[in-house]
Amino acid sequence: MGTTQLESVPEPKYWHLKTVIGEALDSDFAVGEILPNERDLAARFGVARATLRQALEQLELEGRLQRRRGVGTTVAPPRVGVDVSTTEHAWPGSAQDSWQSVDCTQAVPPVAVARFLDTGADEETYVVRRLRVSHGQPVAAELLYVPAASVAELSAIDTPSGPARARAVLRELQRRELDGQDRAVELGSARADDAKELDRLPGAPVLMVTTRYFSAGRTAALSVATYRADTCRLTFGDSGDVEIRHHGEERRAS
Amino acid sequence: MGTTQLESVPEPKYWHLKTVIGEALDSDFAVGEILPNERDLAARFGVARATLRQALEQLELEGRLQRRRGVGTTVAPPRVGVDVSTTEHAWPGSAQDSWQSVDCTQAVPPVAVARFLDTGADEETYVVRRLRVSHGQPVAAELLYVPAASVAELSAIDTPSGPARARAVLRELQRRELDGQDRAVELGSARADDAKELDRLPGAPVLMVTTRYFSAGRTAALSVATYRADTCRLTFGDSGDVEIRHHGEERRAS
DNA sequence: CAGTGGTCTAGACCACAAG
DNA sequence: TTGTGGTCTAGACCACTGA
Repeated sequence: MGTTQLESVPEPKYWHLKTVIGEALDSDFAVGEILPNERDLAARFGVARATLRQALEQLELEGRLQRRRGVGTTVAPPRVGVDVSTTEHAWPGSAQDSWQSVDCTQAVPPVAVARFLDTGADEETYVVRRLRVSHGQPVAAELLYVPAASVAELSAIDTPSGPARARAVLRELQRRELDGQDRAVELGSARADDAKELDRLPGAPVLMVTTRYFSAGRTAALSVATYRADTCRLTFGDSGDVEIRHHGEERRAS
Repeated sequence: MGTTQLESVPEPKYWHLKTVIGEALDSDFAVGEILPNERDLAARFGVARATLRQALEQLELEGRLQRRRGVGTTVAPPRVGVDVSTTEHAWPGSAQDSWQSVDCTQAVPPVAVARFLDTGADEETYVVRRLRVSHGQPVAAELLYVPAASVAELSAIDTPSGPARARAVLRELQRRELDGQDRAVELGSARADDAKELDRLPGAPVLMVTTRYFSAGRTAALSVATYRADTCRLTFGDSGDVEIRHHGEERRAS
């Protein structure tokens, strides 16, 4: 026989599927439109449902699809740019920073957190819970760890619990001098409580932004914020308002 | 009957598995150690292999495991901090920025890229291919789009092809005044060629860092860099050298 | 070669949302 | 109640690595 072997390294079916569906999204579907259900799609492409789902998962990871149990799969809007620039040198909670305080408790932080704060291993800190909303949708959930030493003037007795207490802690923090901050971004999966706040399933991919706030030679606070990776694009600088269209050009309803 | 229903909302098996294995990693395994193979693990936990794999995928996403076909599953080292701070206001390729130029071609960029460059839709640009290595491992692959107008003095005739040409383009770029830059981070999946450079499978999760370089009121260059999401933690500021241990404390060999 | 992870199938049942 | 996506099973074969 001839040795004309065109595809010696066949690409996986789900990878090819992802490409085909991705192109179809660009040409045949409008944002918000509902796709056929997974069983139909699998039958249409002649693959098992699990294989079809592998392709959809990739597209969801890239922010092109949105899947909701009991509802269906829809075409996702472009990712929203969320400004996380560190240039402004401000404490959390300053000047309407688009976060809303939800709660405030006292607890001993995880060891990974305690390592950054100059506290003892079993020392309690304030834990402020905040939520960030953008365009009406929750995009991030944050845990802000504040050692008692950073808000020494705060009296636990006269501050009520809940959001008011959170605001009191932030207000006290803002009275200090902010020497600098420090930011890191990495991929993670949503903890159960974060997932609930973000209207996602536990384990959903998130971008974890860790920020250290320095004051008087110490780490005065540490923020761990989890952003929805499917809907968010983190921006550093002034590009937050620029429209980015990643996949193809125009779209039309079918 | 009594209404004592302890677990009305049972968590998924793979989620529970992930927790159990994650704790075992902290207590019973050392970095680099090889786990039992998937079939053994699945049997040991009494679940199907697919379910076990779902748990391992999550742990790999969080950077705690590394899986290699034909080899096995190993405990991953802590993520390496990679500095991507934008404060230094420098062109790409300046002052040993830990990137190495691989190649340089000319091609019409994707529409999503062309939109940022002030070029025509079908206009060719230089496309510089670079690779970033850290601790001996490739951590990022970059495509740098440079419109011909940004390196006007460059003559295509007297520049050789390959890495030398890439360096020539960068050198020419650095002669211009850099007005500012602009950075965004989002989740993506690795294209086939990027995956190959990063020693990953196509579709692997990556952190996509898009940088715009401004000069003379225009976008003089646009960089799209894909960082391995499993092994990298992007840092903005001076925290790149700080050890971050996210999961548990000490570890011991078993 | 044997052993590993990667892909794929054809089912089943469950949790959830909406009519 | 119906239909959706989410979970799970018990197999099979393939691609790759290293001895």
